[in-house]
Parts: sequence; structure tokens; C-alpha cells
Amino acid sequence: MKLTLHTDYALRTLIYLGIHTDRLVSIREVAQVYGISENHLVKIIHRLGLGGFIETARGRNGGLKLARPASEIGIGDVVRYTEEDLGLVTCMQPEQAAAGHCCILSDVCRLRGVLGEALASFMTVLDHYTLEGMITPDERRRLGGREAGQAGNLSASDLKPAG
Amino acid sequence: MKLTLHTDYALRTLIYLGIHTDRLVSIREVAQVYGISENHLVKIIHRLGLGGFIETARGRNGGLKLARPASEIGIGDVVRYTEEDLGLVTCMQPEQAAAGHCCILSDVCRLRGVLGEALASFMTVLDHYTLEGMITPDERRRLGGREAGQAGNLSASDLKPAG
DNA sequence: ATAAAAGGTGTAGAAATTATACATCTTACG
DNA sequence: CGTAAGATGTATAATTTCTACACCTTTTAT
Repeated sequence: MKLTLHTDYALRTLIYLGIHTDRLVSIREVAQVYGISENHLVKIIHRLGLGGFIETARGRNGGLKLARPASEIGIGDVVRYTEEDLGLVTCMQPEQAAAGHCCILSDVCRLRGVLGEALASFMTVLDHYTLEGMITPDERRRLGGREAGQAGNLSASDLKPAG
Repeated sequence: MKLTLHTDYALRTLIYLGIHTDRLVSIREVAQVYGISENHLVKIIHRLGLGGFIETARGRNGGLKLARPASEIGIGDVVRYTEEDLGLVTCMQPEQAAAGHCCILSDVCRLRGVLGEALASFMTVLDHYTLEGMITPDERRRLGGREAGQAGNLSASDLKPAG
């Protein structure tokens, strides 16, 4: 059991945006800072936009920013949204649950209830935290003074031109 | 985020064994009842044996049984054992955590702590239940009177001979 | 108006994980 | 000894996840 990189990246992107609320941040910047695939990040960020977590601006000087203050973005909400498949066992997959015939244990299967309860508990913990809580002074220091290679070993002008 | 089929099957097998405590159950029987691959189940069951959850007996009239009463087998323990990889994000993978340099968020990353707490909460819920709690009278009725095709649509003698 | 910068979208393929099948060995019982 | 049942290892198939590439759309600066 683990969260997908999808969720991992989404959370990190949000944290980064939460630190840089004074300006728009480009996808490329986020990808470079964390050393992850820009192409992959594009899709994750797009989804975050659809989900209303961030606002995007196209065109020159465009970029990303949080749609709401970090204090109003719940970690649980992000995970719930990013992690599409929260059915823990085959019993809980929508198709099967809908059809009513999951495993032979069927609807009297307590397993489903217990796992569901555990999952709810998991989410409840996450719901107690907001993005703001993820941003410590230490991190702000680490990722905050970035402009010219504080965060990584690259300067803003090092970004490859286009092709 | 979801548990592997591995865990799913392991739990179901244990439930089945918990219902049939009066005799040894063969792997083939479990596989047929749930309609899952016998070959796959073999390995899962082997691991359950290594983990001390069940006892196996080889040879003619061999089979499986719970190593302890169902009331002493915690669901959390089973999941913890079966689900090897409980690191929720790359931050938490042992290799990386050990090396101390996970993501650039590094050790001041609160994310890790929060996800860890959520996971602990998840497991705590599971720890409140034992295998015994998973076995309801309904299920016992459903899987209990099996001998000749109550559970599936097969009789004990329908099991394919060998090759 | 045009060019450049940045996000949006779709597809294809690589890599990793998970599940299944097959073959063979070991053990226990009769 | 022969058979039934678990133990083990390997190989293949299926699925999921990740990456790369190509091209489109929108916005802004000149």
C-alpha cells in the first residue's frame, strides 16, 4: 500500500507554491527544483487546476499559484482528489460493489467495513492538516530563497531554451 | 492507494480457515471456493506459514489450519506482514530515509510525519479487530456448509485430478 | 500582427509491479 | 514404493506507472 508518485508530486508542488505566494511559478521551475519529469508534472498540475487547488495562467509571464490560501487547503482533500483509487480490496472496487457480488464473502463480509473504517481514520488524520501546516520555517528557508540556485544547483537562466 | 491482491487473498484465506477449524483445508479448496489462481495462492499461503499465521501439513491428508485461535490473530498484524511496502511516499522508502536525503524537502519535511501519523491511525483501527471479528454467522452459513458445492457450484470430487 | 512563452492535450513506449502458469522437488502417509 | 499435498523456482502475461515526444491553444510583449 502506497500513494502514487502522482500524489507525492502534487503535494510537493502545492508546498512549493505555498512558499512562493508572491509570484507565479512555472511548471519548469517546480520540475527542476525537485528533479522530476516536467512532462509528467504537466499532467499532475493540470489536474490540480481542474480540481480547483491551483490557478494557472498561460502565456508569457504565466505560471501557477494556489487558488486559495495554504491554510484553506486540506491535505486530505488533496490526497482524496489525487488518489483516484481508494478501494483497498477488490471488494471495494466500485464496479464490483455496485454489482453487489464482490467476493464470495459478499455483502456480509466484515472485511470491507473494517478496511473502510481504517481508511476513514487515515483520511481523518490528513483532514486535520492543511497545506500551511506543511510549511515550516526551515523549508521556507530551504526552498524560499531560490532565485539563483539556492534550491538546486541551477540558476534561473540555466533552463534550457526550448528545444 | 490500495492493498495488493496478495493481502486480499491472505485475509480471505484466513477467514476461510477460521470457519473450518475442525479439519485441514487444502490450498486447492480455498482457491476453488474463491475462484482465484491456485498457483498464486500457493505462494501467499506459504508466506502466511512463514509468518506463523497458519500451520501447514504436507502429504496425503495434509492441509492448512490456523496456527492460533481466530481471536488471537489481529487483522493489523496480517496486513502489516503481507503488505511489505508501507512507505507511502518516496520520502518514506527505507533506502532513501536511511540515506537521509529523500526529496529536497529533506528531513524538515512535515509531510512525512503527517503521512506516517495517518498510516499509524490506519493500522490502529485494524489492530482493534481480530480474525474472529470477521467471521459472522452469515458467513459461516455461507461458507461453512460447503462439502458439496454450497459455497461454489462444484462438488469436492470435481476437483481436477492432477494434470 | 506576429513571435515567444507558457500551459493543454494526446499518444506512444519504457519500466516496474503484479498476477498467472508451469515444472520440479520434498515430505508424509498408506 | 506410490500417491497426495505442500514448497520452491522460473518464466510469461497483464497491468500500472512513468517518461518522452509532438503538437495545439492561450496570453503577452513588441
